[in-house]
Amino acid sequence: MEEPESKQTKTDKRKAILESTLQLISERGFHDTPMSLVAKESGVAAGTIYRYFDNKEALINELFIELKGALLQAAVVDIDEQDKPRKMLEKIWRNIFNYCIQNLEAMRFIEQFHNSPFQTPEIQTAVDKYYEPWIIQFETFVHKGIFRDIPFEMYTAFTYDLIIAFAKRHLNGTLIMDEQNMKLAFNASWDLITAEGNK
Amino acid sequence: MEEPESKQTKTDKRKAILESTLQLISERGFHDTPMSLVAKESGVAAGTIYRYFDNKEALINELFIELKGALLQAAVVDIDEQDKPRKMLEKIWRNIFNYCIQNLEAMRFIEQFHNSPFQTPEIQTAVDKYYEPWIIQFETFVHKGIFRDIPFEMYTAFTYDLIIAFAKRHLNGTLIMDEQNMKLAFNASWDLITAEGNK
Amino acid sequence: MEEPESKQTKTDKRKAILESTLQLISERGFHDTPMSLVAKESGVAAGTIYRYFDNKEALINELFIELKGALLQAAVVDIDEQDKPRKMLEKIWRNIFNYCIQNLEAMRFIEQFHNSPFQTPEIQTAVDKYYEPWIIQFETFVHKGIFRDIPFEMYTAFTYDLIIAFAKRHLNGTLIMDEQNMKLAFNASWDLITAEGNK
Amino acid sequence: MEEPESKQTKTDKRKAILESTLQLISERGFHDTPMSLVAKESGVAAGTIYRYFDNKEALINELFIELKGALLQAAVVDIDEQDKPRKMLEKIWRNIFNYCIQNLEAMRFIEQFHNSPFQTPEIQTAVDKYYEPWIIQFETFVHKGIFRDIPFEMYTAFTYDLIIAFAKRHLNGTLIMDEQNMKLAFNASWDLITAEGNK
DNA sequence: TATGAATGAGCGTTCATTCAT
DNA sequence: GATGAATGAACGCTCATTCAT
Repeated sequence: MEEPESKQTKTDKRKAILESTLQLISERGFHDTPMSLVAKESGVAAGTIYRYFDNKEALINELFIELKGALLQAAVVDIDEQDKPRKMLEKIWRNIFNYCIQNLEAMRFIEQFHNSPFQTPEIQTAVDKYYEPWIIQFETFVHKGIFRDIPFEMYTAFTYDLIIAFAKRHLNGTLIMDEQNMKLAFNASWDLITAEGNK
Repeated sequence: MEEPESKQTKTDKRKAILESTLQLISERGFHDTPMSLVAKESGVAAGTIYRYFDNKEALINELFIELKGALLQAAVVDIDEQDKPRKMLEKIWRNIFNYCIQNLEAMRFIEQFHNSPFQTPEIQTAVDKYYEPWIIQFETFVHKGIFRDIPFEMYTAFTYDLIIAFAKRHLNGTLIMDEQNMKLAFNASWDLITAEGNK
Repeated sequence: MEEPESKQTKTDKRKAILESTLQLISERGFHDTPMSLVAKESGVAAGTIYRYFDNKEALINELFIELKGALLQAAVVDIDEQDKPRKMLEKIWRNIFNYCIQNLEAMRFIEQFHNSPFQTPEIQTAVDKYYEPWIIQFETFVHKGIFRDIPFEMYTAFTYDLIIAFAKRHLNGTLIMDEQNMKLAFNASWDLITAEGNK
Repeated sequence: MEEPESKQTKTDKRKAILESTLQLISERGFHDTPMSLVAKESGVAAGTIYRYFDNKEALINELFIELKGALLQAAVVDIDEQDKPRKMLEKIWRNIFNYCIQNLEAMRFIEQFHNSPFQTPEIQTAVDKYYEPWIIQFETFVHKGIFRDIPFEMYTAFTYDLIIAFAKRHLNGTLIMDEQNMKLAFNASWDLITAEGNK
């Protein structure tokens, strides 16, 4: 009944641009990904990109923020808050891992971005927003004595950074993450943040 | 006692170029670091760079290989093979960590490179060479029952990747690595690779 | 009656680039004709040239092929196939000669190109196409006993090469091609390829 | 017994430079023949070239003048002034032709130079010197009624330019100059400048 | 809105030439 | 004389961005 043609179109183009940018940058890097190529791959004119994004930097930044958000959202898919903490965390752990290997372009882009001097305070702020519920959750668990009382950033190092480390190895073939290794890797995270058994 | 001036000069220029490249790229990224700026910062003419490096890509690759080598060499400084494994590993752990925070430009460059599509099989091969003694050492420890029998790549995830994760947090100020946190972080690595107490 | 403006513009720019290239190269040589100068003289931006030509070499090659085609087309203007062979050939002879002295830039460019190592098999093939009707015509005349039975390449030496030789001399002022000399020169070609009177 | 070491060396280097320049330019063109390559091929340092030649242009100009002189000198090798005009001219004709096909690099260079805007009045003057004896000889023959009374430049078109035309065709394989074709070609020149039998 | 031709600053690189040794 | 490292202007070319349509 509605006639959101133009809106639809607009959204579609924006999406197409972001997708092409993701694919191109993840494969070729920030350098070596000209806007003209983005235009070509997304099936829009070069000038059209500038209707949706102020400039190349803004395009990359927005893409990063969207991807980071998607990753963190994927992390909590199918989480049952009633589950036991260990089961819940394992689900999250596997969600992130699986998202990475199923969206390797996204992971590559995120990591490339993360390790580039693109980072600005504004972006950091935007990304920090995504982490707020995580922090709350984390603090609750600490409070309940389930997690060790360590800084949140240490927690992310023991979880997120390790997951990424394993995902990268799995993707470049240097470490096959079969079920056994998955368990081993998750246990590592779990042990580190719960410190079962060690002081 | 006289000076091999010409050789000295040659070496100096090469070194100056590499140092400027490191500083510029770590601060501005591969993109946004024109050769003209490298020339200016290293105090040589634009054309001079090309006497020492085939092209920009070669310059970056050579820099990466040198830095990666320096990092791994720094890791084993002042290691006493007679020490107990835990002490030895802690020394290595701290060596790498300290190298990172004292050479943050090098760390940034290495990480930027690592997460870029620059990587080629040739470079991988060159870097793998550096790891050979590490692999041997690791396997010896596994043999002696000191380290768990896990893949080498899992071992590097539990050590190198975690160290880098902590160094990054320390440098961007989100996690201050005081002595307490250092101990905590190293213990994490140690526990993971030795699995004292758990299965 | 309206204007196909965009197409017109496109054509105009391409033409302007080709014309400037012709003028500049004929006066300054392949070396000493930077693309920036071509851009300036044709009134387009440097980058615009590359919308029409892949690179400098392609620009020069395309220009050569166009000019060679124009020369050979000019050769047969106002030819009446009913005319006697001698009259027809004389018309062609004068057409080429006149084209050369009226388009000295084209002639200079063609000769410069011809004597450079630019030549590639592809270009040769393209140019050979132009000559096909000439070969047929030539063979017909040989068949009819009007032309001597000599190789086609000998025929072109006796005609084309001699015409160029005279045009060059005329243009640099060492030999004024007045009507008398024109007749003399044409007779030379005619005699050589018909061999009237001599064995 | 003399000890002209330095002089000898000097001469040798100059010669080596000229020879490399000839070879390189004939194969690669004026463009695409950097001085550094000339230096490398002649086995001297880049700076050394500038002891013998003011700059690149001077090197090319001097080379042209030497080569043109060598060609015209080769033309009169083994000429017997007592011979009949026809025999004498045929010898000259074949001398030039043979020189071209035995020194195709020289011919290519000369032709490349000739058709480039390198030509300057100074060079023209230098080359004209070489032609003086030819002009005198030509005029003598005209006077004696052996040659037609045509301008000297027409004579060179009928001889030199035709010889070059045939040499080029022979070298690029489009016209094999066997003895029959040689005779045919020389007869052409001879007929044109003597006009035996016609008009 | 969308286009894509056009722009031109700026890139990576070359190369004729210089000059300290 | 001879060297060749060093220079830096200038090259061919790219590409982020604009704007007339």
